[in-house]
Amino acid sequence: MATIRDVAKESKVSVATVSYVINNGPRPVRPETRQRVLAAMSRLDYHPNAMARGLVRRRMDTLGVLFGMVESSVVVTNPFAAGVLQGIFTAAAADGYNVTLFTKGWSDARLSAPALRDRRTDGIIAVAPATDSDAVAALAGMDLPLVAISFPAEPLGVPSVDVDNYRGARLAAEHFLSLGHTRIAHLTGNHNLASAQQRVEGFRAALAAAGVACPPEYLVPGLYSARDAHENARRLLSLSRPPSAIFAGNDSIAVAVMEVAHDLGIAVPRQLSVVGFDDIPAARQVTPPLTTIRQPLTQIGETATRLLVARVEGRPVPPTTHLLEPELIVRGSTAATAARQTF
Amino acid sequence: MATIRDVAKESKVSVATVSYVINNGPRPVRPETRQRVLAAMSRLDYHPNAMARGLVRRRMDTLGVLFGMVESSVVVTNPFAAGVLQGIFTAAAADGYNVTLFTKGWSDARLSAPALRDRRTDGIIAVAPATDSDAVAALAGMDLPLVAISFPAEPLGVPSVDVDNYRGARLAAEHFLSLGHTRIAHLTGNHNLASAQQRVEGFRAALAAAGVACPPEYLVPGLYSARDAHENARRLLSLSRPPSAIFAGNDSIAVAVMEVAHDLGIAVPRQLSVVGFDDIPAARQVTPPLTTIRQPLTQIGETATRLLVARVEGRPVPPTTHLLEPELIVRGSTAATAARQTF
DNA sequence: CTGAAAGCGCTTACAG
DNA sequence: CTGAAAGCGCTTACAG
Repeated sequence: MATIRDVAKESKVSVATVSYVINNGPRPVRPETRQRVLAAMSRLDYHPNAMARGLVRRRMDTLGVLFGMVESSVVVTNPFAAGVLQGIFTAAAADGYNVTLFTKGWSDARLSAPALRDRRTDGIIAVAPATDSDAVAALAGMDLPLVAISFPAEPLGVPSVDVDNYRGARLAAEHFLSLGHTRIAHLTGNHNLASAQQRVEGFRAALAAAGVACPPEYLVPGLYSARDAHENARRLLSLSRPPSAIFAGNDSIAVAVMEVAHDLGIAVPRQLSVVGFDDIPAARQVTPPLTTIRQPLTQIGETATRLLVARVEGRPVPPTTHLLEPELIVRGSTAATAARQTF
Repeated sequence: MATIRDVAKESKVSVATVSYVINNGPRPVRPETRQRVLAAMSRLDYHPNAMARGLVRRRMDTLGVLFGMVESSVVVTNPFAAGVLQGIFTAAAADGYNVTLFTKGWSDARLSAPALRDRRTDGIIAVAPATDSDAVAALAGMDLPLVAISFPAEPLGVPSVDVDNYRGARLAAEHFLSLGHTRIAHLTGNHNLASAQQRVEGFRAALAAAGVACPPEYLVPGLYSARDAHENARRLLSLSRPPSAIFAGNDSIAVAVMEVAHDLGIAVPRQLSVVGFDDIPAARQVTPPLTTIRQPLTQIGETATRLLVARVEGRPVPPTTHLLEPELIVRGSTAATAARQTF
């Protein structure tokens, strides 16, 4: 492979001059000289080495993504990660950055930090780290541009982006309330994810504000994956006094609930109302179509990327939390309790 | 930031020795010396610079992914890319590689090649490049490990991985045939994607082998996205002699077909049988659940990654095409033609 | 078991 | 407008 030195020799100029034509500046180059260099470059099939360049520039024009998800088998296929990653991809493309997916996963600061701060990326987006992980705290202590998604990073001096989970949960609960429901349950997501915690809080706050009780058996701890949701849903719906409405931690859980309801001969929405969270593509394809809280996943990814790029490029970025608005999408899986008496 | 030189000074050894403890060899280091160096490293909060390392090692332990999809807004959210990327991610993680997503997209060799061969990645996986793109041909001409997914790269001396699209299409057509259908249409995917071309061929071959005619209006050119599928499906089903069975180029198209059928009051599968391709999660959630040809997306990504890693690590990799088996998944969207007379 | 030094391929002051 | 040279932070022969 030809190097800049070969090109310099071939075109009879200094390597400095070659460098300045490669980078189109900052120093002016005489047109004829430029042409001669360009010709030599293509003649030698020369391509600059990004490592050498990065070493001196201290920039790789690359953004790193660290996924917080435990299960590596669905880091990119789960709808949340895919949507966020899409947003990161789009925004990074717009700003001329590539994106590197860290495959290692965070274990602890001593083991994981070195690979993340080795300058191969100009900054890092941490996607939904667990609240009991020290990833963001450790990374924040380093001189590395960092933005968190769906993690309370403000106390650590790190900017972050998320949907307003608290508000989204309230929206869901208030929708049930407005339909006359009072036996409202919540199947939560992973207890060590900020989004799940905030949805629980919003849910409880809405019920409390309405003076509606939430017995412990109606608040079912679970995971965001559909897998264990089936079992939880089955137990919940088999209660002697089952709920008439279920707020699922996300759409995958909601779909699982609807499947279990179907198995149990419980009609949705006639006998059971269900609300999900996310508005994944499947939400509108299930029967009945799922009422859900939409969150702007790609926009979250885009916003985080823009913040990170700003920091990388030296623009000031305050360590604030950017909360995007959730939206209640009413479809067919919810109905007024009155309907039950009607039939 | 501390450099290897600082650590050497601090621990009173040469930089060579520091390097050998960082890399655990290949030269032996006296235990006490090692301890001293390790201590200095943590005292100075030293972390090796990947650029400097990559510059001399000519390795970045990173795999590059180049997406062939035209629409950058769904490069990662479309089920095909997401599944493949998941496989790449998993396999790369297993082999200790990170993965870099090239955001730029291929335009032409002169413009695009430099960014891809600048040594920031040790090799590249080209995911479903268009058949009318010179990406693989150009990349193949460079001294860069390369593997293609869903692209006929063998003639270019490049290994590739794909599902057996031809066979998958035959499976679909033969399923219809076995159910007694003779008016069978095909809504194709993008004409400049190998998968779509091969599915058309397999489809035609199966009909021809059965002596079933395929009039031109039953072979509808389209795109893999659901967007234009609606219009195509509507036109197809409004034909004076509409098909009784439709093989959709992929599941997104199939779902669109079912939606149009529903709008038109055509019962699936009683009046119209539908088969998709991919077996995306939504396939089992639509009503009726979709009969489809499953392709092992993550396995395709994994296989491609293993081939690439082998080449990167110097193991010989013949430029063969690896065809994975498709599988017919029979669900509720297909039925025997006889059923139509029965009701 | 260890050091001194060359070199990876660039960018960018410094000097003209 | 251009060159000669230092330096980015590592790895790895070469020499002991």
